[in-house]
Amino acid sequence: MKFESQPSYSLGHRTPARREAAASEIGANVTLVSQSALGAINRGRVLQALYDNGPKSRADLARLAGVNRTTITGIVQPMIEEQLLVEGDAAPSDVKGGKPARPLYFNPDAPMLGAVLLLPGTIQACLVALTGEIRAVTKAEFDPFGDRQAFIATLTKTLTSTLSHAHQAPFGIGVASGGMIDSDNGVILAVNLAPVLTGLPLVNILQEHFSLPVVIDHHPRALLVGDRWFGPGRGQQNFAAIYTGEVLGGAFFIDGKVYRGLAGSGGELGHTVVQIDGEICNCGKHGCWETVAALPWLRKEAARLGLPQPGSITCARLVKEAEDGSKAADALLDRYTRNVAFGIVNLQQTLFLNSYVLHGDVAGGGAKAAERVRQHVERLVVKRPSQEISITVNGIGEGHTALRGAAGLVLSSHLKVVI
Amino acid sequence: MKFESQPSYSLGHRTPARREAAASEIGANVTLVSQSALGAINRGRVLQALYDNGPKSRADLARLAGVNRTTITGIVQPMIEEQLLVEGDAAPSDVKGGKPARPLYFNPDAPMLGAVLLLPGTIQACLVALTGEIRAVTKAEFDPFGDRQAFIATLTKTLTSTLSHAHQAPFGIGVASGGMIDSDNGVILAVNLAPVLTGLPLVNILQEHFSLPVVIDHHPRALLVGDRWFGPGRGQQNFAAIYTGEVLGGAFFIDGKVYRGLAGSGGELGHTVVQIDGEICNCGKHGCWETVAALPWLRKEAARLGLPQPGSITCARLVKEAEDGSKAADALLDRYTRNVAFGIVNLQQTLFLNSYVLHGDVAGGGAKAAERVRQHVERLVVKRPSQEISITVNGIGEGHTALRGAAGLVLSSHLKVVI
DNA sequence: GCAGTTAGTTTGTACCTCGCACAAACTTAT
DNA sequence: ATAAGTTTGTGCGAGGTACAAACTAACTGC
Repeated sequence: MKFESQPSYSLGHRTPARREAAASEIGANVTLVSQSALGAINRGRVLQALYDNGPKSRADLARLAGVNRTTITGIVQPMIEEQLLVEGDAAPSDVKGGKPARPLYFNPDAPMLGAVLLLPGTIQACLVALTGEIRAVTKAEFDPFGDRQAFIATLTKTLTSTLSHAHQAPFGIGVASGGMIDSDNGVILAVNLAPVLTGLPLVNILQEHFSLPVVIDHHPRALLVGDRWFGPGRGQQNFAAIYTGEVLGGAFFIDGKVYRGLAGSGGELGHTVVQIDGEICNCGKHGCWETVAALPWLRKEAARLGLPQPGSITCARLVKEAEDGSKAADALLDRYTRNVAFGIVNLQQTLFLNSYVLHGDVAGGGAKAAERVRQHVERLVVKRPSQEISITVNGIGEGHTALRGAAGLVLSSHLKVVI
Repeated sequence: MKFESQPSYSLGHRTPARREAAASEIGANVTLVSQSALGAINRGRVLQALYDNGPKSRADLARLAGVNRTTITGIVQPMIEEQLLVEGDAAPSDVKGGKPARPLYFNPDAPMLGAVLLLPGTIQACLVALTGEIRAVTKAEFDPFGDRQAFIATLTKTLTSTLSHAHQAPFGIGVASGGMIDSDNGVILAVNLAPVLTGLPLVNILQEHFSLPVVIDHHPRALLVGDRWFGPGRGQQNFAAIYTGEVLGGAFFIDGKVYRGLAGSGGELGHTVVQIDGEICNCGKHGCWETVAALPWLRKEAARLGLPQPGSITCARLVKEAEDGSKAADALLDRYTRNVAFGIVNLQQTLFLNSYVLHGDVAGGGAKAAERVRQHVERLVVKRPSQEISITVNGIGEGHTALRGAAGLVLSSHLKVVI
């Protein structure tokens, strides 16, 4: 399946950044900002403001950004003509009177975004509208230890089926995957639990097959973007997404942008050391955070303490059993959330993001579990004056956040807010 | 002492950013970039390129930044007229011939920067030229537990003496201080070892006294800026400065800018946990990195192992004794550098900066100590393909790096590369 | 019906980068 | 010595962007 007609107005990404290429060829570490880049930046920021604040009138946007109303008109008008944005019904005017404002927001019928969530054994694909709406979810399974060609066939088939629901060519495809990802080169470096994915140049494969822009990033980063887009991180400039489950991971939103180290590294929190010479970890080192705050630890402890069905213990069950009066469950929940807290404490001492969104197993324990974690963090951190630490769970639901985040990856790679 | 004539060309900071103020008043989280801001940004980047690469011709700068030569001329000409930059002698032309290039660099006679280093009990002040040269160093002492007015008098007297060596009004004064600093509001929040400084609104005091722009930040951040300016971090886009000594701290240069959390927080690495329920720390928590990698730990272990003069043990001495054949010193050095490595490992797993500059006690151990730390880090980190970790010491010398960094703080607060 | 208020647009201006053309200065080949 | 080729640095006009002032549109309240 090939999409022919690329929308001429690809989300503020008008001209390919040939200057960047030229500059990077000679290894320049400095790039000046050109006028046209300035336009793209400001277009991106206006869209960002719309995501952060919901539908807003031109005048509101101007006030929000501290710029002239005419500037906003200039930025917004072409996007309305391209049918990326739409004017809503006139809002009732203020108490003081005046011409009623016409709120602007994303056109639900604008091209959508393709999203793929790749976890060991399962594929999920869907379309995401610019309004955040999720459509045409398709699921499939694959053998994590199987044949590479078979996997690629399954993936393209699933994605083709999903994309066929779109009326027009999507802006691009975003992929979120477990494991270690090189997002710069679009390659899956390694997934311990799904060797078939190891070394897969997925971006090239999908780009060729669908003739669409494709971006890939690792799972926690997709969760982060999903949180930022329509979740608890909405409008925030600094926060982290933390994933707990069979493994631990994290991703950071720093000063208004997603943190990505070289080749898309960063956030491999599972293997930070919290116990020098502690238990051995999957990675071969000792005392990683993952050895005391992931599900394998929880199962082992549940078994040791004689809790019922330790093999299928989760934070959610632990919260429930503790509420039902089990002292043992309560005690274990306390130790579990404390161990989870240590990783967050170390992150807090390092970056002081002050805001953390939990995903995965601990998030399954809901607000109760999050509050326990928060209390441990508060106790364990060196507080600065008037500093509030917020720890929340994303109520939207794991899969949807990751898929939306995968879609958001495409957006953020196009609205280069970074300069 | 009051300086009257502010240079009209304050390092690319032409107009006060009144828009930012307007936008922040209504709590906007989005700011559009204006034309004049763009000019300031690009001016800043050209200066940055000069710092990173040394004297360069207009044509070289244009190539480095990937822009037109005429653009560089437009940026650079006013700065030459303001005598901020000077044209050097014509360089011999290339093998292929052509008009010889005229390298540009900072005018040694341009206004300088005032710098202050404030550590418990001691004050150091100096002038720093835009070329990095340090002049008119003045030192003084103060009673860490003494009277606040007395301290302020000593500080202003010292600084006045230093500043009197300048021919013209400096661009501003940068202060680096130990302890916890609120750099947004210019207040020293707390210094455990010097209570007289606690709660001191130093920026206001100095600004009023000298009528100059004043910035303050904590010690590791000054080291970072010093490293970046003329040290091992020169030209780098991502690295961290790590300070070890009586306490531990760090600061990060991320994606080409100094990382500062809310109110100048961030980098309080000493109190990240590396040993859950480990030894108790000064901060009241258990198992902080500081409990196993700072000088108190080293002294305690040296005493326990019966090393000579454990009370004055340092990394430098340990390296020397190990070289002289002491097995005990060698073993302790290995444990010490390993413990130091754990903090760096955790930082590496979190941000993947790949490059670390050591300061303080471990830096006193020179390249040998750094190499030991590097080997431990290599062993303890989960490596990504083709990832090199560099750990260096700054050979320029502690005090000078911090002073130069303090001066650099003024520069970087004026060449707002951040958008 | 009119004053007051707010939203959005039109018009002209200022600023910035870019591409082109050109003079200046130097090397190499004849 | 002269000509050709190369590189540096500078005017000049074009194109794009944000801004300010002035205007129209639409609504409220008296």
